[in-house]
Amino acid sequence: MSDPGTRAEGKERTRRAILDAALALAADSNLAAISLRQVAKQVGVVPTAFYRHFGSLELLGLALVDESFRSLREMLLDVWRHAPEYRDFIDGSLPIVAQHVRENRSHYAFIARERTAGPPRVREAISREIDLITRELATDVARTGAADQYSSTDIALLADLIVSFVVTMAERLVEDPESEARTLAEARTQLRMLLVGALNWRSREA
Amino acid sequence: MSDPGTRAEGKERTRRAILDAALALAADSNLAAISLRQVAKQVGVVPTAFYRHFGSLELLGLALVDESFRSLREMLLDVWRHAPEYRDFIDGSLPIVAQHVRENRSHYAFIARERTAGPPRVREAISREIDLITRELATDVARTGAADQYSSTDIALLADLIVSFVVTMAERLVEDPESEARTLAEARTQLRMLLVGALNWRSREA
DNA sequence: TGTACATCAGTGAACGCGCGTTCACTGATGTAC
DNA sequence: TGTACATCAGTGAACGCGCGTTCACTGATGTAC
Repeated sequence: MSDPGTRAEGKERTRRAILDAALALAADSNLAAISLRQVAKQVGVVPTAFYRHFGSLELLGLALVDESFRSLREMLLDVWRHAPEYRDFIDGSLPIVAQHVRENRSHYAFIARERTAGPPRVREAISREIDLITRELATDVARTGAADQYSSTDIALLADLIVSFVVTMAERLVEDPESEARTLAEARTQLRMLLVGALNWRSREA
Repeated sequence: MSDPGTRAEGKERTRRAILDAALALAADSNLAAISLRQVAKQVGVVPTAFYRHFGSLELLGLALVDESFRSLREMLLDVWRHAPEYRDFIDGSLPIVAQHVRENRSHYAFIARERTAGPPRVREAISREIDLITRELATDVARTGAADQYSSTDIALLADLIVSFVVTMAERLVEDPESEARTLAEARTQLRMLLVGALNWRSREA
């Protein structure tokens, strides 16, 4: 349509259309259940054109993991930017998470689904990304000094607990967008329960 | 083989074989990606024989949800039986959960996968079962009196937090059975962090 | 600026294959008498 | 106990369809001169 542009631009546009089509089609079931031909049909190209862009559906899946976590990392930058103080952490962060999930629903839905049900390589790529984020959160928590009574092992476990909880919350926002307000309100209370634990717990008491 | 038994027994045996075959085949990807013909081939019957037992793969999926949660409920009975006291809760329960996951890996793997990636009706059935369990845990927590300072709304949120955490832990045990010991040790510490929060939090302080 | 050639995104025909579902069937098990 | 009939789990052929992948191709875009 409109301006075809250069050959490179045209190719990039088709690539985007393929990624979007796969995201949309997988939303109704999952990556392993969709076909190259369905994707091509949705994009409006002949099936063989797919191979100009991706060697297989699995490689397309890995590209989607990349892309999804790129948008997730933008969200995290937003979170640190808006809520650098420990005391603002919960109320500052949750609405930002909710907004990003709302605006990038298909990416978060993709991660939620393929994290447990994707092809093995896709699952591995996702779990590697989540581990990375957990480790970053751990160093951030350590830096704020809010958990000085913790050993570094236990800071890592706390970070993992928080990330796991936020993953669960994001899954719920994706699954049931209408209940966003309630999900957020409940998550806010639950995160407080959890972090009161963080404040009262001592590494060597267990 | 061996004893064919009555016609009803033979039918039941085939039904079991179909359930087991579907569980095994879905383990490599997921329910939406397997075919009726693959299942029939694995069982050793002709594809059309499938229809004597299930009207569709989706109905088979719902039967697997039933069956998986029946084994999960057995686990919960074990948990309450062995650790009725609040103080024993963590150390009493975690090994039981781990043992059940080990012995019924395919059921837990099925739930973990289809919970987020299954056909809509399967997802709904799973989330209904998990809600039910969460509500049961809430009444149990209320009964022990360990959370007397909580409003009933907040007891429900605490139960949800615990169930979500245990679901995450079970997913990890399923995904990486070799690391069971480490996963358990970490979960033990994290559950303590979380429950110290429960002991120190007051419903109206937030 | 104009021409000749190279590149390469997308085409279209063709392939063999596994899919879900239909249908009429077989023959062992079960039941009524 | 023996016989005649009913049930029904599993069979096997057949159907039209969508699948991934191959291949030789077209024709617009890009480049070298």
